[in-house]
Amino acid sequence: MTEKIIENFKLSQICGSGQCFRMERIGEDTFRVLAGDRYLEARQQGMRCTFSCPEEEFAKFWQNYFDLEEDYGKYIRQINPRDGYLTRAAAFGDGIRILRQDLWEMIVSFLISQQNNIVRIRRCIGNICEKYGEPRVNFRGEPYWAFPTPESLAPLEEDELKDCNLGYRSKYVVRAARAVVSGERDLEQIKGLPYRKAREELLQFFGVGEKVADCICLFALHQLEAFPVDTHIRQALEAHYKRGFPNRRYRGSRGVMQQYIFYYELLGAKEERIE
DNA sequence: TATCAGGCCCTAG
DNA sequence: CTAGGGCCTGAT
Repeated sequence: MTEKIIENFKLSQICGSGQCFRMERIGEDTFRVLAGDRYLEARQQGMRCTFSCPEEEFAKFWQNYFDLEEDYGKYIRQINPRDGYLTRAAAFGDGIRILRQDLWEMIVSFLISQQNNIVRIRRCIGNICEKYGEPRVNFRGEPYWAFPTPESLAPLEEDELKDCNLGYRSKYVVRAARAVVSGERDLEQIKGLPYRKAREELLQFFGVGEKVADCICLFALHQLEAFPVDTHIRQALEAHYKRGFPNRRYRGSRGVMQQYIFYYELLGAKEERIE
């Protein structure tokens, strides 16, 4: 176990951003993050964040996972200063990063996310991890569970994940697992595709529509051109971009802007309306 | 009791 | 191609 200090990084901003459903606040200023089969704890003090994780795992995994090498200032500086809304949203969400998460984990997570709320999504994912994921032990000696592999879910009945509270999404997840295990869909190949092609491939999964495909492109494949439009984003676009979002200007970084808008709508804009 | 939530699928017109 | 019903479950 080692401690690693990261300056100018706010985990709390990412925790509420809806990218990762296995990150949670466990104390006043402490967080737990699960990714794949890994476990991290972190303490946030102002703009300084201290990671606790096994030695070497930081450089080998978490640094990339949180996209720490990237300077997000370049995205913020791209923003049109006359666009007051986006400027405010980005200021509010300053510190957000687009995580580089596992492809299989994102496919399952966003299949589960549809027509669903965050609290229940987290519970569903916790359930399938506990039931079908490998048991592990963290550096404190406490148990946790890895994310279930396609192989572990493929043998299930289509309805079996209803026991984990997935509801009608159960068959989406089971069929996705089968498609991967059978070789019908190739995750490694998808990782190498450009945005449009990857999106097309993902749409072939039963239960993956455009919104879910774009979430997967953004949060697993780091395709920053992906711009997931859900009901929140749609409302924000209608309210602030009646002539359409300036796609031209933000080509190649629309996903980052999407996250600023999403997070601002979820947590920031409300506070403003109260004033 | 009815509605709908961070959709998607399928069928009818 | 577009509209609309159905789908699990839980919160309001």
